Amino acid sequence: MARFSDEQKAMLDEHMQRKICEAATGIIIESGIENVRMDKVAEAAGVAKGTIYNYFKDKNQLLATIAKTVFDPTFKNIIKIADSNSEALYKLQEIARILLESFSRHKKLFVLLHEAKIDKKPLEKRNQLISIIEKIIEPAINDGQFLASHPLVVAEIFLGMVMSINISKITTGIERPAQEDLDAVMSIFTKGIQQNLTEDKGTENEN
Amino acid sequence: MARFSDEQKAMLDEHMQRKICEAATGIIIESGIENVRMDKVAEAAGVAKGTIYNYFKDKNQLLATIAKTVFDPTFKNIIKIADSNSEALYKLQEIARILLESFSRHKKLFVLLHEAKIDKKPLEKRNQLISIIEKIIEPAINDGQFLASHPLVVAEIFLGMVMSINISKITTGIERPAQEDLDAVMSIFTKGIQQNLTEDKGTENEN
Amino acid sequence: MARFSDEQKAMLDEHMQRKICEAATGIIIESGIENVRMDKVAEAAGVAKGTIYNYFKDKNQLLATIAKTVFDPTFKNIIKIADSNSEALYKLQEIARILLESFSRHKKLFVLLHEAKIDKKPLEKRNQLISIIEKIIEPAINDGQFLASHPLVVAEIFLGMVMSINISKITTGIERPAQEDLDAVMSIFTKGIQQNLTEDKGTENEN
Amino acid sequence: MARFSDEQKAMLDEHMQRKICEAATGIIIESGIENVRMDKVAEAAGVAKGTIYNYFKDKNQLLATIAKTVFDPTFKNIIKIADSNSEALYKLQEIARILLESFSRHKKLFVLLHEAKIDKKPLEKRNQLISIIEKIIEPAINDGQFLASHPLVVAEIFLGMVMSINISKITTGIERPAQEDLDAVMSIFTKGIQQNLTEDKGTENEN
DNA sequence: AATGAATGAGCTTTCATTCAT
DNA sequence: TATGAATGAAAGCTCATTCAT
Repeated sequence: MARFSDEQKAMLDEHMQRKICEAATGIIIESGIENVRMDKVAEAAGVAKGTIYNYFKDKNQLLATIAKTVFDPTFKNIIKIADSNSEALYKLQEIARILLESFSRHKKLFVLLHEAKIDKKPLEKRNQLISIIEKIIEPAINDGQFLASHPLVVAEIFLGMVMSINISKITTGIERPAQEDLDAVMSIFTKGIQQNLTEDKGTENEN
Repeated sequence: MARFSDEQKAMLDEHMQRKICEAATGIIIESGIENVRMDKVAEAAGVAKGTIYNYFKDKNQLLATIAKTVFDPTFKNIIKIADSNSEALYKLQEIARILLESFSRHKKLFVLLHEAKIDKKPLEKRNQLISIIEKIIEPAINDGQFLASHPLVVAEIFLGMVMSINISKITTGIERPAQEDLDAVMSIFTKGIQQNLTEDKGTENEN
Repeated sequence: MARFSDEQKAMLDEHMQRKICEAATGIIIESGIENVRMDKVAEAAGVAKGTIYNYFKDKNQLLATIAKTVFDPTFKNIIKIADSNSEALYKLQEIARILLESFSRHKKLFVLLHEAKIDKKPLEKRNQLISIIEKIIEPAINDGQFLASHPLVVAEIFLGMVMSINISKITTGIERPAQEDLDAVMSIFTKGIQQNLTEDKGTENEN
Repeated sequence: MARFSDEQKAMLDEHMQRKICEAATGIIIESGIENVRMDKVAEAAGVAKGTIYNYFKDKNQLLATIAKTVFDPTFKNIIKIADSNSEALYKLQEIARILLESFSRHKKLFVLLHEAKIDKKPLEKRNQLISIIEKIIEPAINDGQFLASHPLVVAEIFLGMVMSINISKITTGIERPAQEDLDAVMSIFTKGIQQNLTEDKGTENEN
């Protein structure tokens, strides 16, 4: 009965999933995540409404899959950086670069999904990021390289700096080179977080 | 003929408005702003659906009123600070304090509304804040007090730092003293944004 | 307990009824019968919504009372004419005059109500009129004065001529002297209904 | 892939549209156009509420479609007559015939819709008719064939004669042959409107 | 008797999901 | 497996009517 091998079937399945996700993605970017309608997705994907349900349990799963598609490569890169041997500031710089460039690549989508409630879990992706960043910051604080007491708070601050720029880009529509934004963030964060190198000339600050 | 004086009537009106707003607020906090249903609000407020419409033109106005209630005092304080004669860093510190304390008072609500689409205007409140902060930063950059080229970007970064902490508090549920968060933000921002006063002493930092 | 005599009470009642009816009438004329809202009526009458229900069982009864108010004097006059000893054509002319002038006086109201469904009885007033007119026409046909076979049909035709002019005046807004309209109707009807006085001169028209 | 050809689909669509229109028509006839409720239409059509919206954009479009169905053929015929080369009286007679027969076919519906507010335009169809008739009458007046000064008024009178008969048929329920009604109308109108053929024998009546 | 806040049935419309073909 | 017509639960909002004061 099976006209296709399992392999072929899997490929077809993947192809359909991608087609549908791309259609939905276009709609998210154009109209916002709250304006995604299943019939519009079907129309944009060139399939029937019912077909979507052969590949996704429901609308929630479709959106979750898109979020995964957008975030997975970004997260993979971020985790690779986080797991590398580089020093904390470099890691953070590269993470910031990835986040700012992810936005450039995915436009609105990245930010829209970043705080979206996927599968009833709001801010899920955000929390994962915070956690990764926290783990970079913690040893740097312990080393005395970073001057701060709560790694979590610094992680929040750092992610906030980066994502805030992304959020603003949506509304303002201003196109700035990602490098410029990166420089601005890293300049403030680097100087802001480090032990004040000149202070150690005999002072006992911050006691 | 009227059983109640205008004064009494006004008080009753205000009481009902507050009752309905509080019911809606509870739902926003519990389920997010996009899950507010007029019948649920009515139920939570212990009134009939129609009663809500005696006090609010429509759903939009109800949500806008809540947003106003939350933001108006906060914004009034922020603008007062912004318009004062203090120096830039002090103004920013006070704004950050207000934002962090507003969150403590309004919990989730403040953040949920912060980026909400009120009256079809997404991110409206956020953009107002950015604009106020930008106007504080711009002269400080021109003075040479702040080391940066784009006041808008710095404003985005600053607001991001502060609000990110607020957002995190929602999911983590961790209760930290606002002062601690404020210190963390201001420490990083202050050192990070200022002309590096020690740099001219011939040190070789930043290598 | 009664502070007013029954007489006084009756007068007050009547006064209130009139006040409310007039308010409703104004709204009918301005916005059409389907846009009458009880709260607007109350507001226009300067009373509370509940007060209306002390004088009228419900909205239906209010509208029915207005219809009565508008039609009763008109109908009284029409019936007086119908019951007089004048000849048929004169009676019809006077009825047409009354109907056209009623419109001039009541504007839209007359026509709006003319075909309105009052108390679930659509076209009630219209049918009463038809009946009156029919009774004028019937003897004139029997006399040989009018050339026609069905008095009912002629009555319908006659009323149609007159009311159509009224209906048109609503939409066009053209203000013509009632007399002019009356002349037009009566000229056509008179010549049209009468035994062709010239026919007996041996012509063979209408073959 | 499609189970049905476009042709078959079109037929099914048409069938559903007709089914829904007929359900709505029944309700209009029974309860009047202002009592049409979408859920009642759905129930009468034996479909779900949502199904109606697969075939009609909204309630307005449903009613407009019904009106179109009723009036389009009738108006097409009327316009054909109006545009023909026949003489005015013949044109008017044929228009009257069409209107009387349309009623026979559509019963109440024709009259109910005739003065209905379709798409917020009250009396739209009536005004179109008046306009067509006026254009027939005007040249006949200018020719001296018709004795009257205002073609609009005569048009109103003529349409009133015809439609009044239709309206009456609704309430009385009497079934008369359309021809009989037509004869009655045309006899009165023809004699009533024409130059008094005997007048030219030197009399100066009507001064 | 007058009030007008409260009511809630009722209305139109939307849209994720199902299921017969 | 693909289809898309049918579904019907929800949602926002209206407004005649009631009733405690």
